[in-house]
Amino acid sequence: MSKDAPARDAEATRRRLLDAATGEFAAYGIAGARVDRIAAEARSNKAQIYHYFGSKDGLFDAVFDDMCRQTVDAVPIDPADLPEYAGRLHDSYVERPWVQRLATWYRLERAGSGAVVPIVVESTRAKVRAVAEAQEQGLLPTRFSAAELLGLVLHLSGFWSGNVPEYDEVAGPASAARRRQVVVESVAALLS
Amino acid sequence: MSKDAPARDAEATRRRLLDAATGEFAAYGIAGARVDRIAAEARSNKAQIYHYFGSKDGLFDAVFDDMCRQTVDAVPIDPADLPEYAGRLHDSYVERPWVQRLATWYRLERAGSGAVVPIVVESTRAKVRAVAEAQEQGLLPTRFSAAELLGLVLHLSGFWSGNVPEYDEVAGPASAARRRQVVVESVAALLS
DNA sequence: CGGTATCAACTAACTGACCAGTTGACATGG
DNA sequence: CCATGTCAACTGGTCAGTTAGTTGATACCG
Repeated sequence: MSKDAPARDAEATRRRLLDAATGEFAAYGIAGARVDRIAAEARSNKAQIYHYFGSKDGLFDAVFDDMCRQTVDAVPIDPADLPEYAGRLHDSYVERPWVQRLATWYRLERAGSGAVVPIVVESTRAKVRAVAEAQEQGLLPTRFSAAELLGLVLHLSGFWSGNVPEYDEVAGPASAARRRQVVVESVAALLS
Repeated sequence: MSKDAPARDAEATRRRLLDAATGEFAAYGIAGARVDRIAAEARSNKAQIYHYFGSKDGLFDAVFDDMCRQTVDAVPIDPADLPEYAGRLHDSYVERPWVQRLATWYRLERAGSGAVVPIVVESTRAKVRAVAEAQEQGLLPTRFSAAELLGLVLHLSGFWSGNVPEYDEVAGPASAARRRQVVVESVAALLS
């Protein structure tokens, strides 16, 4: 049993810190996150954070990279059925709402740093290639370039995650099924 | 000449503070913005900020409200030509990039406060009405509700303002004209 | 096997910088 | 001379990052 739950388990502590930090950064962003809250939430201690991750920024990088790894392959692309692909992406955003928030904080607070996450670049490149091949086979229209088409699909998938409260106020509540349908149908319309 | 440039002009000072704060909040968000930087940039000082706006949050509210007033009527909706409307919205985002950033910070950092900006709600309501009327006249498809359609158009208008750096890296540079065309054509496709 | 040396994991308390917000004195125009 | 606009200096609290020390598991030795 010693392997299952050692009283002092570095890997488990690291994991708890990462999970707590994910919630904190998703909620408050980099500038708004509090290192003390993360340590408390993880039932650990600030010094551990600096031991494992070096700095607050280093912790965010680790959180973001971790999230990317979990996300990148979670929803494999299906170039032959982009509407359904968008629907599944939408589902994944509903299921894991912090993903979109982290990505948005990243874009706002890390813009211009020039640093990119290689795993995301690589996976995006692969998806563009897949779309380009489908275009060559006549499965997809060529009115948009492969990169443009992929970008539009990804953007539309996040339609319901990126609205200001004022819009929700006016639009009123929509059922989960209807929201998904809007995403699927709008992508389908793009491909006409 | 006393009216043109009085040595002590409360209104002008207020304006400088508002403009400086707009840049600061757009760049760093609410938590990241520094009141001292705003005061320095406005060639004023902190006490003025607290005199005119009460608090940092009050200053953000004033900035956001000010931006909304300037934006809401800047691009009037044309329900008979939504693609071109989206194109003009896109143009306005290119011209005034801080608008999208402020809106995003607002969404992330003020979510759940329940407070909404009345002027935005009202203008959105009017736009939904305009779209609904155009649908009744058969000018627009009814596959999406008026609110959904408006939401999709607004969302697509911001396509090029909301991408993570990794996407730009993969997609490579696109000309300003092409970017606009993608927005216009994607909205046109929605209406087919 | 019992004692102990060693090291990684862990912790509480501290520090120094920074920052939102305040104060009270001074300037200037009417 | 007073209303109002302006400002430098101050304050109290907060927060990222550090330090010095404790705990517990394991390896090593007599």
